[in-house]
Amino acid sequence: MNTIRITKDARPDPLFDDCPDCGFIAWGLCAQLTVRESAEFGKRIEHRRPRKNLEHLHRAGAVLTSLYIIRDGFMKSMVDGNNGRDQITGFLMPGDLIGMDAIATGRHQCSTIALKDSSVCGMAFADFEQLTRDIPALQQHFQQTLGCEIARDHGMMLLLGAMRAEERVAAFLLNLSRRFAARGLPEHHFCLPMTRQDIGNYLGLTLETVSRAFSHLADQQHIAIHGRDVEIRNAEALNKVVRSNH
Amino acid sequence: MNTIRITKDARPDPLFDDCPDCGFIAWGLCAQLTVRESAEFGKRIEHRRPRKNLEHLHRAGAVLTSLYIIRDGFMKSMVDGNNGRDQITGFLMPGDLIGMDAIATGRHQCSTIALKDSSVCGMAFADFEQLTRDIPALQQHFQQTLGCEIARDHGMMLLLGAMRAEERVAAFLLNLSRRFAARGLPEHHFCLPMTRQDIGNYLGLTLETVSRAFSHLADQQHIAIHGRDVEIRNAEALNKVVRSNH
DNA sequence: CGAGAGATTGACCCTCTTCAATTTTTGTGG
DNA sequence: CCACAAAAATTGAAGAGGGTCAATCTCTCG
Repeated sequence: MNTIRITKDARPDPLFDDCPDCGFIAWGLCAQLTVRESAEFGKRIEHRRPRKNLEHLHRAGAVLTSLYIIRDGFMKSMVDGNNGRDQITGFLMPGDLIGMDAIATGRHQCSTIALKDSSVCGMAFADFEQLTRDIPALQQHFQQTLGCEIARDHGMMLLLGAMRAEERVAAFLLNLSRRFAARGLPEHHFCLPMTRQDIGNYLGLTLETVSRAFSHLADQQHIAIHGRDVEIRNAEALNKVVRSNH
Repeated sequence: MNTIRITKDARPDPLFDDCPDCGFIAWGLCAQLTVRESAEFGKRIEHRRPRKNLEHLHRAGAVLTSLYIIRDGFMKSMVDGNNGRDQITGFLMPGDLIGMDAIATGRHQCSTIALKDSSVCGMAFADFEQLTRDIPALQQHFQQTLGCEIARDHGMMLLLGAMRAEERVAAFLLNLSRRFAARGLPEHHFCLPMTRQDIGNYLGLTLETVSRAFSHLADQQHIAIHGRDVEIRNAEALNKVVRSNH
């Protein structure tokens, strides 16, 4: 789930002078590097690569050249079901590491696309690999990040395999909310950066079903929605929707 | 997908004298270790731990103590949806690494249960971690294995999110077939070690739907099924079922 | 050989999809 | 800044895919 807390207060590190809110530096800090290691790591980061809305960060099948962490913005990753069918595998927000789908083969399994104008920081994968070999703490943190992705995917399999439409939508909103909270952003009132179509694709539903689920949750006063603005009015009730069968 | 080819011919390594078909040794060989490293790795393996049918290898929530690789038998891993609902996240066969769900937190997210009498080889996670720090090739191979799991999970999300019942069942059979083939086992005629209920849970379907899908695929002569014996009569046709929408 | 779990098949029903019409929002150029 | 077109979202009605319930059959395995 790659939840990395980035708050302005908790960032006395001079490394951030270069690029405030840099997710890569924050990620490195999580790895508990020494000052020396941290400097070595920081040197290799390529900061502030901007991406326009709808621009590809990478395409499925492409060789893995760099790992990225979103600095600002929002993206989606999708696998291609080689018959026009595709499946969004995740929505990515600031602090999330991008590129783990390519570790297995060296080629990306997913395409990753910006859902609005965004910026990312990156590191050449060759550099990254060398650093993980040289710095055990970094290696361990990277393995942990991969492990988090595996755990997240298993949760997603539970959602897709065992939940009803409204439960999926409620779980989706709560998940977004928690991730916003972990970044110090408002957790009860936020803007959905993706279309209903995207949400539906991600949750294994049609866009109409997503829309109806939103409307129904709003009828029950659990949320309020106006277009892409969401307010979570009763998180506990949403939790109940997720947990109680039918 | 952890496909590790283990054939009797391709195993001149004296390491195997101790435990023929040991998946851990095979996994270590894939990592391209030096003779010295390989010996160090081999020393830490705990061979041939038997598991009775339905016995837990580990339970969700338990602390990660060892990683395991199935030597012989078949298992299933399942996450618990804390309201009686659960979701099988994978079926595991000889050569598959078990325990990656716990890398993130140090505690297992899944329970893993033997589907028939099985045996596994294991390694204490503390030993394993130390070895990955000392042996870069092992570290890289482990990261690759984690990456494979992520790629597999994304494929599963595509299946659960975008495929119809019969497509899922066809994809399931083809996947099993390929994995058997990768192990040098018959790929067109094998036995399903799990119940229809398990298959349905894994694929996000009911057991009745799985049964009907099998019957329908058999009607079309794509497969033959008698209970748990499956014969794949026309793999190409099955592929078409998976790929062509509806 | 018998009991109980597992599998198959049928009938009905419900959730979600599909199709369609309308409204709202977004984005672009005059 | 407004106007217009295009995209996105909402809502309704009808239909289908798959779930649910139930009866029967078939395998294990003790």
